Amino acid sequence: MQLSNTSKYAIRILSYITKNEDKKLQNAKELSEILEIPYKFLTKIMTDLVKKEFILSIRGREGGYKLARSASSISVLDILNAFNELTHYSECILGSQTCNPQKKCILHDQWAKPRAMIKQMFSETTLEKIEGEDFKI
Amino acid sequence: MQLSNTSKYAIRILSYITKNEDKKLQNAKELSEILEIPYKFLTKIMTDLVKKEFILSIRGREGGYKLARSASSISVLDILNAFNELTHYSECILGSQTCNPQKKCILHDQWAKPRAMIKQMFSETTLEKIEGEDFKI
DNA sequence: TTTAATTTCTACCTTAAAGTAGTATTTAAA
DNA sequence: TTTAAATACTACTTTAAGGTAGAAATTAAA
Repeated sequence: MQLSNTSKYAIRILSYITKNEDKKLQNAKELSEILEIPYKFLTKIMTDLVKKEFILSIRGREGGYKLARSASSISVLDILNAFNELTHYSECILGSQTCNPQKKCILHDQWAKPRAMIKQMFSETTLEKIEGEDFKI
Repeated sequence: MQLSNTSKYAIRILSYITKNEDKKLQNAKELSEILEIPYKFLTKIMTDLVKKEFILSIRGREGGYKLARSASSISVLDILNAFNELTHYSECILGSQTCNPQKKCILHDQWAKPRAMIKQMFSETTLEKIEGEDFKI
């Protein structure tokens, strides 16, 4: 009942880049040190974020990363979706793919409300919203 | 963002046993077939459930399993706790152990309400409550 | 008392996520 | 034009969860 490390890192990376967008490009070495994410793992995630068009990368000397689109257009839901972590919120918590109103899993009804609440929270929480808040790295 | 298979199986096993408590003992072979849980994996979980005192086992021929205590005294929260899956609900969703009101993680405030709701749901949902409901195996 | 049906124990195998290593590629500065 | 600083690619290792195998221990029935 946790997000994958990859998703958690992705959220933290994008939040940090949003918060420091006015500054120059961010590079992998600094991001890795500041966010305490293993360098090689971070660069792997960065190329994913580039492919999924959250991030623009500029290669070569003086290169780095910046947001590919506006912070208001990227929600946590979008990020989780990109890393295939969202199926879980459409599914029941007991994870039976075949779970439906006719054949309910044990926690079907109990899970409905929390699930909806989580999904809404994820979709309402954009990078822009996060930017305005006070959070640690 | 899912429960572990072990926890999910444990919940389903205990629910099934509760629902069929009036009948004779349940044995591993039948449980495995009915609940579609690999036999060897199920027996491993059963010995855990015995050690954690949710289940009484009777060994030898004609042996099997039954609840060790009343269905009303066992909540989903208790089960998850026994399999160490509950730390996640005390923690933040970004999983920083050091996350606290002074040093909030990015989703600290957003996660507070859903987390509380989930925890309450788990603690209110006892095997007895489940028993009264109509669910598939 | 033997046998068959059961749980339990110990050890192993498989898989996916997490993380690491090395090298190739790109590009601006020197 | 060379070099250094950066991203990107390919392939590997590690770890923990999930799952499997075989045999030991227990006990009631035959």
